[in-house]
Amino acid sequence: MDPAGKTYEPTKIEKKWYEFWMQGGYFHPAADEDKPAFCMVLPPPNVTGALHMGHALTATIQDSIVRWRRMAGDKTLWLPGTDHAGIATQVVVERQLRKEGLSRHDLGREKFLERIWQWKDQHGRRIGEQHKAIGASLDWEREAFTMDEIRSKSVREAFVHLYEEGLIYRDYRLINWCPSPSCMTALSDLEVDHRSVKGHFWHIAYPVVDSDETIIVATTRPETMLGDTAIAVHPDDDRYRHLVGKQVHLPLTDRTIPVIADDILPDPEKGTGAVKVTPAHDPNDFECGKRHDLPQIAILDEHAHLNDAVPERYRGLHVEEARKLVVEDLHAQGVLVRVEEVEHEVGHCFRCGNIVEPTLSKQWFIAVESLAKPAIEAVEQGKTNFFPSVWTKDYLNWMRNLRDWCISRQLWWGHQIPAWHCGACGEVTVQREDPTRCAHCGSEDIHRDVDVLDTWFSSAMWPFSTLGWPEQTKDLKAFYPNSIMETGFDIIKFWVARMMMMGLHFMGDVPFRRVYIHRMVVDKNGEKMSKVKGNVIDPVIIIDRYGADPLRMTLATLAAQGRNIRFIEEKDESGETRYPQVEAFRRFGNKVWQATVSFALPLLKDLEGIEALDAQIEDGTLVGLSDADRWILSRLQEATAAMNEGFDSFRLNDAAQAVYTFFWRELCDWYLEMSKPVLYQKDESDPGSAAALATLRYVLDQSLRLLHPLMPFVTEEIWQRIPKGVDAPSSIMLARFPRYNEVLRDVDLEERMSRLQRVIVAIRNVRSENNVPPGKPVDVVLVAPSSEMGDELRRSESHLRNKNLVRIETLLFTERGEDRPTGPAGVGVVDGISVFVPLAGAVDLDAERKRVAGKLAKVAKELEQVDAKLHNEKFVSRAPADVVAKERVRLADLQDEKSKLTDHLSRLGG
RNA sequence: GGGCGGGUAGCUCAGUGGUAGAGCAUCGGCCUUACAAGCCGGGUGUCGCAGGUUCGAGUCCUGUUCCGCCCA
Repeated sequence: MDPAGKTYEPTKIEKKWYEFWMQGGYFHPAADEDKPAFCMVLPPPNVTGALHMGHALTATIQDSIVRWRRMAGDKTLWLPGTDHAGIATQVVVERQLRKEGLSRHDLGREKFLERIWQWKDQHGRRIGEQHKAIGASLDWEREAFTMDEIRSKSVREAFVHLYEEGLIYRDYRLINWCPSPSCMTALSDLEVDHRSVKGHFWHIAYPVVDSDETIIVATTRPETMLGDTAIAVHPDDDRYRHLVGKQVHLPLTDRTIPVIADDILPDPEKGTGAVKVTPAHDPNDFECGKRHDLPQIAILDEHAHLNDAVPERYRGLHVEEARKLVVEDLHAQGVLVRVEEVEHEVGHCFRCGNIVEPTLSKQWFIAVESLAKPAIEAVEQGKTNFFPSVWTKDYLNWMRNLRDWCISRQLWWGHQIPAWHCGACGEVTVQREDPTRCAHCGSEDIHRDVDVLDTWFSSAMWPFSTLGWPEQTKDLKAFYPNSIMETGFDIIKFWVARMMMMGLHFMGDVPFRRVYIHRMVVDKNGEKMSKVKGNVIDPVIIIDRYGADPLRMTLATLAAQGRNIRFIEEKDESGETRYPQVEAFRRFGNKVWQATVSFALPLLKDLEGIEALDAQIEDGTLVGLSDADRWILSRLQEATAAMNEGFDSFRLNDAAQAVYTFFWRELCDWYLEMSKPVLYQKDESDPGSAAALATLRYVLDQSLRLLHPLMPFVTEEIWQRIPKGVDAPSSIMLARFPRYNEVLRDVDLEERMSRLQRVIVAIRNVRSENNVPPGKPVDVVLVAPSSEMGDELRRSESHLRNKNLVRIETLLFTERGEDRPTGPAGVGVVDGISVFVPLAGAVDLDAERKRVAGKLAKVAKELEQVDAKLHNEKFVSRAPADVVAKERVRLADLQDEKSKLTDHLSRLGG
């Protein structure tokens, strides 16, 4: 770093501190410490992925809250980990293999898994490094992976347990099948993305057997007619009542199918009111088929090619090709009566984007009903609360309409299902230890189920598997339930809901007390960031350029409870990419740096007896405090309260705003400038000087602590440099987070100081509007409306004479209106105080008249409104007394200001 | 089709029935020895639209429009 410490260079100071924190073991709480526990587990990212802006937001929010709790004195655990991400990871490695001209089948399961582990070991560290760059205070000693030994044991235990309870079963039913070569697996309902696509409604006439009539049905998937096993009409539909029970010819085949009456599937209001029923390829048809005991004719193989159940002409065709041919043939036969263009929703695989085929298949399921019930009740009863609460409804709505969860995947990468099928008796053996023989018939002819579990099965246990479950570890006792689950809304169903079910089932208590749902990071057009769109912003690029601290502040500021965060990337004239939102906070970092390192440090370096001084400040006994000192200490209390409140209520934007405004707008803009004379004087015998130095040190120390959860690096760097008491901890992250101190709050003083500041601003305003050069002193006459107010102003004389605040030549305090300057002057009014700035010769009369007239117009308009309000009988009688009283005061103030401005204006010749 | 969120300054966003705010941008003035990544000062609004409730609505209610998301 620049030894002079002149500029703030985040990239130079950030690196070393993370290492320092790790060395100190500050992220690693002991489970048996006697303190309140605070625990959050990091929603595990995909192990071989890279962090994007959404992760950066997650890390920022979580780390800020965690650092806050840690400083507040909790036994704080933030537990990192990664997810093996079954499909995603397997697909990536298979793609690698393909480049070598190999498939996973060429390698075989064992070798293939070796390759994936290699891949994981190579790429699995990236996320950790990114988290470190962001400053995430994660306990790496407790890092978990969904497929490590402990977590594998958790998964095995959970599976066997649920199986023994009859909550896991294997059945032949309609599931979502992704036929793309990269997936070829079943998916849960959640893993299907419904996207709107342009397609057609083909209206097909099915001839009724032994009749001239036809029944017309419409479909977006005409090829599935080859698997039709009925036509359904509504029982109350008069158009078709006479046909129920009859048979129709299924075009293109030699089959006939019945017309059935079903009161759920067909909607008489829609289309023709008659629908084709394909139980093996549509979830609604499947249900209908079960109601009527219809045959299920599966017509697709696992690659989505038509199988032998269809007429020879169509066999082997891919579903898309089959559709074309079927449409052609229907047309040729004259049964295609109409084609309509429509937009309709089609299920796509959430990983590969291929069209998902609802397919009959034998898979493992979890019966969710009994698991969902307590998870619903827990939220209804407020055992777990969502923030913002709007997500409660989403959660409940989804939980109340759950279908059984298909948990088997036809992949190799994952937890292989611990079930052994017997070749002799056909029974299944499921147990905690690998069996050598069938538990039913004793045969040794058993083979393990080849499928693996849905990745989300292991994520569902994350809040307790990370703590060592099923072992009853100290961690589990200390940190379950977790305090908070913090994540994005897109993950409520994948994680939160399932964690609730598993947590309640296995631990008998909710997995976390509060669920904070943050916003989604989108680009400047409000679009979701995705690799496909190419609008992804890598947080590390921002960190390399601006530092992690400014990025964190940016994200925290935008993290309020809304829906999206627009992260702006733009190009300036020179074509350089800029991130204006982040730049604002880099400037803030510099401000903090300058105020402390460059300005305050040299003044504070000889300060002694800090512990005693701090103690005296905190209990209000320090002698020699000036109004300015007491004012900044009072303002610090409000900032402190706002930050604690902001963190506690997940309003990080409020917290960030509070510390930003306090530090820059109050501490730097006013306090430092007010204190410069006494600070520069450095007279050790002057209690005022000593008190100012002590206050400065104290306030900076406290401010850095307030800021630390949001900007950990720069605050640590600076905090290490400022003089501290001998009992100070080794890192700011161990320092006590400030608490609101009533003793230091002085609301009256704040009001007086605010008045003084507004008087000063009024003077500056007149100067600026009249183009008085900043260096040139002016004369000022302050006419107070009362002797009290006059005395108040006189007591502030030193500030009015402080050239850092405003340059004044001669200053006259008076309560007598006739003392006002006779010549041309700029004017302002503050709380009844008339502020005159005589500007002999220099005053631009026209400009000043215009300015005062403008002000007067504004005041007059406001006065009119207030007056009207107070003349409104209903307002006076119905509004709360304090509101009316406030308006009365305001009326008087405005009247006073109006008369003064009118008077001034007339003296200006206006 | 059902549900949800949003529309506030040029931009990104706060806003808790009682005087509409911040940052950025912009305009004017300053190389005032912590900071030009800065300082001082200024302007900036049919709070999407139309009704309603209320003494009083950006805020609550109804309708409507546009944008986005989720579910079927």
